[in-house]
Amino acid sequence: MDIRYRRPRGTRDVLLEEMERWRWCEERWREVLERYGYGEIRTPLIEPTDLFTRAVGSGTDIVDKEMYSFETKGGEQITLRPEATASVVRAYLENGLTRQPGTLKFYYLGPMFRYDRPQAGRYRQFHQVGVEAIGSPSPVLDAEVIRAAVALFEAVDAGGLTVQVNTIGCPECRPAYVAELQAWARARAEGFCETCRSRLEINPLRLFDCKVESCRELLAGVRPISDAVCGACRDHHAALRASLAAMDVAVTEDPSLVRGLDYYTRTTFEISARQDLRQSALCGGGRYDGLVEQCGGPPTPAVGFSLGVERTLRHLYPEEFDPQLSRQSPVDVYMACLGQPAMIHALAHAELLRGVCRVEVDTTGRGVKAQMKSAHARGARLVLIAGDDELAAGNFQMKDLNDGHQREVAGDGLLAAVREVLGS
RNA sequence: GUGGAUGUAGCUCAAUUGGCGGAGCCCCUGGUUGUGGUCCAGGUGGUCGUGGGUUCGAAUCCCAUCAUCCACCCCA
Repeated sequence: MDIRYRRPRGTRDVLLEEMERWRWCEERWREVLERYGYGEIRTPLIEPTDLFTRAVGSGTDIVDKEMYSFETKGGEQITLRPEATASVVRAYLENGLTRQPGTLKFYYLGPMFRYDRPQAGRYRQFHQVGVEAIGSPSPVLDAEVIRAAVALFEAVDAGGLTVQVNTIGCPECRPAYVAELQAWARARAEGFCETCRSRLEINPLRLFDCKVESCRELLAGVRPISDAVCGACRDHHAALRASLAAMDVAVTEDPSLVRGLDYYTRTTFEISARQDLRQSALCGGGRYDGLVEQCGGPPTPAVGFSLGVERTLRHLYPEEFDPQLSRQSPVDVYMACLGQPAMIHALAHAELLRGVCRVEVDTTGRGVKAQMKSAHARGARLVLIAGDDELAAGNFQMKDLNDGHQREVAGDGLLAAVREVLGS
C-alpha cells in the first residue's frame, strides 16, 4: 500500500493490546505513588532552552547533542523537555511554593524528547514516570525515594532487578576529588581513549562512564569518589544504607555510578534489568541539593528519580506486541443490523443498554454471518439482531453466544432481558 | 556522530544459475434465504522501498538514495 505519511523517526504508536498494558501500569503507579504521599504535577512539554542548559548542564550529552530546540515566531528559545526534574523545580519556584512547610512531593508521568539515534529500548519520544521530593536534606528521604522506585517495579510484577547506589559528594568535597582525578588522569592521558581524553578536560567524573576495557582497567587504579568524600557526605551515605537496610531494600555499591546530569549531589542510584541486555537501565535518580538555588530559589535540598516506561514495558513483555493479533475493544452486546432503518432502531435501544454495559451497533451493512463473526471476535456475550421483521414488530432476536440459544425480546423489555443475562 | 544488517501482499516470510512474482496467517464470498468458533471450496490484495545502470530479459547483478532494525556512544 502506498502510505503517504510515516511517524517521525524514533517515535511509536501505542494501541490495542499494548495500550491496555500501559494503562494497567499507569493505574498501579499512580496508586503506589499516592500511597507514598506524592501528588501529580503536569508541566509543559516545552520550556525555555536555558532551563535545561543550566540545570542539566552543558558538557552533558543531553544538552550538547540531544535537545529538540527551536526558536518561536516571537524569538523565544524553546526546547522540548528532555527530562522533567528541571521543569518541576521551575514550577515549584514559579508557583511560589518555597514557603510551603515540610517536604513537597510531586510525581509526573509523560513524554520526554531526546534527539538520539533510535535503538532497542531507546526512542526520541519516550515516557518517564518520576518523582521529585523537595525540601528535606535527610538521607532517610533518599532511602524512601529509592524504596518508592522499587515499589513501582513491584506494583507491575517486574522481577530480576538490581539497585545500585553511590555517593558523588557535595560542593564542599567534590571539587577536590575532581581535581585529584583530573591530575591523576592527565598523567596517564595517553592510556585513555579519545573521548576519555576530552572528557577529562570537560567533565572528569564522566571518565567512569567509559565502557572501553583499557580505560576501565586504568580507572581501577584510582580511588573511587565514595572513598574521597567529606565526613558529612560519608555520614549521609551511611545513614542511607542503614535506612535502606531497615526496609530490607537490597542494594549494591557501584563506585562508577556518576550519572550524566550535572545537578546531582551525594546520593545517586540506578535500577537496572539483566546486564546482558542493552539499555538495561530502567530507572535512575539521586539527590540534587543545589538545583533549586541554581534556578533562583532559596537553598533547598531535593531528591528524585525517573523511570523509563518503554524500557520497563519491554522488560515485562519482551516479545513485541502485534497489533494484528490484538483483539479490538471488547463489548458485552453486539447489535447486528440489516439495513439502515434497522440500524436506527438498534441505535435508539443501544443508548438505553449503554447505561449498564458496552454496546456495539454494527453499521457496516454486511450480512448477518459477518456480523456474528465480529460479535464473537469482540467477545460479546449477546447478539441482538435487527432486520425488517424485528423493526416492524418493534423487537429483537437475542442470541446468547455462550449456549447458542436465541429468543425474541420486545423492545421495551430489552434492558431487563440483557441485564438478566449479563447479571448487571 | 561511527559501524553492521535488512527492505517482496495488511502481517510473517519464500522465490534454485538473471527467465511466467509464491505460501501461511488475516480479510472477503459461498457451502448455511437472516446466525459465531471448527471444517471445506473459492476469491480480493504487489510501483519486488525509490531512482538510475548492465542485459534480449532484473525481485535477483552494479551505483546512488531513502527507510527500518541492531550495535557503538549515551541514557530512561
